[in-house]
Amino acid sequence: MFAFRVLDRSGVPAYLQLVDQVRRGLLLGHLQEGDQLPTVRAVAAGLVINPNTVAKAYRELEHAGLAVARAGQGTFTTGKVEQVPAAAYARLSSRLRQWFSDAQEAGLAPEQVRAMIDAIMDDEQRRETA
Amino acid sequence: MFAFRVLDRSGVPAYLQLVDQVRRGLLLGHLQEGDQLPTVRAVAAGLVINPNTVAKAYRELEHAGLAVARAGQGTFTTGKVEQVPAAAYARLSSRLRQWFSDAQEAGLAPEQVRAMIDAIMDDEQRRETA
Amino acid sequence: MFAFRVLDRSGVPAYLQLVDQVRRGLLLGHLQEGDQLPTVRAVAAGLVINPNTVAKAYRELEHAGLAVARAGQGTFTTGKVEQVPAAAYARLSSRLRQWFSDAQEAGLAPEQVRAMIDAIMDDEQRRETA
Amino acid sequence: MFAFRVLDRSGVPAYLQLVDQVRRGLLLGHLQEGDQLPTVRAVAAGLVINPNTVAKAYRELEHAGLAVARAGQGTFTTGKVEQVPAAAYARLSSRLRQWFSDAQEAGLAPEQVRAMIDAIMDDEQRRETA
DNA sequence: GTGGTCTAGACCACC
DNA sequence: GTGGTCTAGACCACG
Repeated sequence: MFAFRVLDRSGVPAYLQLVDQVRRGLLLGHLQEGDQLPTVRAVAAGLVINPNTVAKAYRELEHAGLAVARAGQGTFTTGKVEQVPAAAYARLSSRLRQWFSDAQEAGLAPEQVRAMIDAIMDDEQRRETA
Repeated sequence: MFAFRVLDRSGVPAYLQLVDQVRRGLLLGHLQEGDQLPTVRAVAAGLVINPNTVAKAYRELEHAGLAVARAGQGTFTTGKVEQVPAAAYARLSSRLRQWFSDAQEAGLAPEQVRAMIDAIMDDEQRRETA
Repeated sequence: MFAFRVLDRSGVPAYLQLVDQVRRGLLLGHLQEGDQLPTVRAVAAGLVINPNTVAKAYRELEHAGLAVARAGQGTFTTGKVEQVPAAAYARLSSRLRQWFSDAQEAGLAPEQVRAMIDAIMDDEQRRETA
Repeated sequence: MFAFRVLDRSGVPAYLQLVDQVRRGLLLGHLQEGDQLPTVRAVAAGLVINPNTVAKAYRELEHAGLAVARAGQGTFTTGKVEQVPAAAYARLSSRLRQWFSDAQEAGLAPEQVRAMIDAIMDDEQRRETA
């Protein structure tokens, strides 16, 4: 099935984290069109959060056209997302993992790694906007 | 000086974004001990947000020991953060930028790039936790 | 300002009734772009329903692009709706009211009036679909 | 026979839509006392909904005294409803259809037509209540 | 004061 | 069993 996580630290609302994880799963091909998402109750129990929070995330996915809920049956993804081509994904993913392990070997703390990533993504985003 | 940004979409509270940006600046050496942060008013005007929000961010920074406010003078950083060594930073940064431009050349949308990064950071974090 | 109602009988969820009333207000020109909607708390107090229910309606309006919420300020409409031209509105509205009063004079109970309306709207909708 | 419809968008529970359609048929004389309703299975198959849902609607109709189920034979209406007199019905119905076609000619979208109807019915109901 | 998030728990509609 | 609606009430972010 599909495994969710919720990180309490980040300041990002839990329901948005769930939404992002599904969107990411679709973008990267880990989720395919028509796949069933875990039931609201299952996610709530697994992450020890309130079912309403999960339901809110699923509703948000419906609004975004990424999932449909069918009462009595469950919630299912719809593949309205352009997936990363598998070849590019494999290649880039492997290089990125390499980068991470190099950073770790260089003695960077996770916090420092994250800072570098964030800084560069910020730059990239500024470039797009400009 | 130091330039702040606030992204409305992300779900991260504005004041936390400001805090993170200062922390990141310190971690990466873009901010040095004793540097002056822009005034509350200047940030508020520049980002079109409420001065209270900026003030809250600066208060958090003080609380975290990353900055001190001197009445009538402004807010100044304190270097209580382990900076990434310049050499490692330069090397890793350049490789990461290379990775980004390759991803872009491979035709990945910004959204897809972000998804890959997030997915892999998620994995790394799981690894640490485990 | 703008006045909401909630009809308990209809079986339509309260939050959807609120959404429909705003949409209708925009369609008919009773609400203009940029008008402030009553605050969540005001609506909740006025209709004696839970603030969360009102918030849900307002969020739905945001998803539909019909309103935007600004924390600390309120919720405001956006005019992304094609309004009925005032002239046509006036003419048709008056004739329809005439029809209603004729139906009433003919001795039709409200329930019967509603049945006729529903039946004919059903027919129209079938015609569109076909 | 009698044809049911279910509109998924409206927010009205499917089983209530079925109940209302029978009630309306009786009010307008489209259904006469003793007429047989389509079998649960036929309705379920035709509308692609669960037979339980149809059964629930028929149960409600029995409860409201509008139909009776005869084991092994089917469900039949009972005429316990005050029908709209045929003359008034014909006259009002034709005028209302005229109004609809005028609205359409005036360029109103179905959504706008519905908005006008709803707004005026709302007003009427307020008047009754007042 | 505004809207937003989350919890806890009840009840309903649908399969 | 599934998802959906609503309530009550706490706490947070923003102006």
